[in-house]
Amino acid sequence: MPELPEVEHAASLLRGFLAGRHIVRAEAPRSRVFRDEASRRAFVAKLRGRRFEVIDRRGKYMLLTFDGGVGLLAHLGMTGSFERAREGAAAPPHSRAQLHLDDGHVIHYRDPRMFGRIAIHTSAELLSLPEIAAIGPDPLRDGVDAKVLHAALSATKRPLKVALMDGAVIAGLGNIHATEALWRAKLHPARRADSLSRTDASALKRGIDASITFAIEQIARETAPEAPLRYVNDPQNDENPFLVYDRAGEPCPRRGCKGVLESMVLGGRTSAFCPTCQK
DNA sequence: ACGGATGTTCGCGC
DNA sequence: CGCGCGAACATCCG
Repeated sequence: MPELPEVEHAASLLRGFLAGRHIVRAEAPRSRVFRDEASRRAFVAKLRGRRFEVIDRRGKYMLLTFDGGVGLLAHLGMTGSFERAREGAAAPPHSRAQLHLDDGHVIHYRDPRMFGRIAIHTSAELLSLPEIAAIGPDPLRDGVDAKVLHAALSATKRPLKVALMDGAVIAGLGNIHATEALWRAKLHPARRADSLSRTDASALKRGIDASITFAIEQIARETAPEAPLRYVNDPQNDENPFLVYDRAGEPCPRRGCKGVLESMVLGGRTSAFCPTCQK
């Protein structure tokens, strides 16, 4: 589920659920989502009775603050999501944590694979946590500066795509959007990160912005109340909304390019690319 | 039924 | 010490 656009969406959803609300009670069974048992107990103990203040996002991390100086760090991992249910309703599958609110709703943190994480801190220390402090510019929050991007990429010999997925270089890009951004920029994923020209870096900046923007618009379309019905056999309604991600073997979607998309593994992740137009 | 999946962290080797 | 790579984590889906 989550790269930057999905986390952004999840954060606004959660903001809507929590705005103006108090947490009556917090519960959570033991699970890997909490680093350890002390962390799970802190979740239960510290959130009881707290009033929600704000939710912020840094890359794929969500930072929540409550009154009394309570802060919560959440990461959705690979399969995490927040879902709202009526008080008294059966918990959805894989609910790893529950927030009982003062409006008759329960917020469930669902996460089948449990790669996600929830941790309680003080609100003051959230931004200085090592994992947050290490995060690079966020394309949505801060924008991408081509010069800064070029400098960050010039400092590593890793393959371009591996460097792009490093949150210290650019926040929030994962396998999908790194793949999409490179195709849009006509840059080969295996190329050494320190081989980019300033012009390449500018193209990459535009590729990143475009793939993030496209995904956010896509989410808006999918969640719009008036979203049109999808018809299974309509080729315009492909279930994969991305241009090249997971499309190895298909023709390159670039106008005028006769290439066929291939895939290779970089940094342990499958990468689709066009060998003809990505240099 | 087997293989792979949108993320992060840790340990190992160079 | 810094870098880079691969494995590990737990479950679902095609």
